[in-house]
Amino acid sequence: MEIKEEYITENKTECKRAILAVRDTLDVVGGKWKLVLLTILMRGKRRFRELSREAGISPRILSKELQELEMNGLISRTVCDTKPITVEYDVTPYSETLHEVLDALNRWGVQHRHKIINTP
Amino acid sequence: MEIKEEYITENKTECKRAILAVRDTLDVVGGKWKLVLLTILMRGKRRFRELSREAGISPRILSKELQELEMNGLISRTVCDTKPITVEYDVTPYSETLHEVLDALNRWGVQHRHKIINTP
DNA sequence: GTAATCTGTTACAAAAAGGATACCGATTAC
DNA sequence: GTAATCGGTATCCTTTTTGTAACAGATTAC
Repeated sequence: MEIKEEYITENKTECKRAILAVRDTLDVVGGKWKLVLLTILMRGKRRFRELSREAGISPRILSKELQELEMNGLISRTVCDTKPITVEYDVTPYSETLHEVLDALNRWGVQHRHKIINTP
Repeated sequence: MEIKEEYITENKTECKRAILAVRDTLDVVGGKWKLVLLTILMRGKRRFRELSREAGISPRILSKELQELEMNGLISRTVCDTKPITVEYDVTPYSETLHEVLDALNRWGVQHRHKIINTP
């Protein structure tokens, strides 16, 4: 039971640092939709209606989520000069930094579903 | 512009699979607190009040979150025969599978904060 | 002319999530 | 005897999030 005080302190600040970082991430991509939208866009650019259908999200919410993602530099919005006008959303170079996060979430979800199904 | 139909279809089902997986994960560890709580517990077991203080979470919410995490096998709850009784919460072997997710979130948060600070 | 497409916005309602505070019974420290 | 500790619940309330439906203005297809 001999634990040096400095170790404890060190551990506590490291813990605080980790909490802060996780919170920061959640502030940007937390909530019900952002990570799902990024998951879709990672697999190719989409138009507004396409995203709405594919994610099953109402236009009002979708609009808000996309704006927030764009403000954080995680997606790009391009108005195409078609008739009628279409708007393309796509990932950005910066959102590539989220690959690790998205992949981890994806893998865990797959793994968890398997586990649930195989443990009655 | 020659894209084989089968590729598109393949891409779509892969995308659906990914959406499902990410949603599954979010159903289990989504929300404001669960990932933060796991971040803390990954760094050592805590008691109820400790968690409450460290995360800055009110007892009502904390109690609910802990129950949900326990139901999903992600944390353990141990009543200790002390006076007064204390309860220890800890990670489980299964929650180790979330290491990848938590690490990715942690790293991204650190990276993002740096980016924000260095881009005025 | 009618219906359907596109990207959003607006107004309103509902639900979910989260927070504040007091309190329980048992115990310890002063 | 007073205050503080422990884990947790109960009550009430506020905030956030989400959904629904209608609509805009412009164009195309029939």
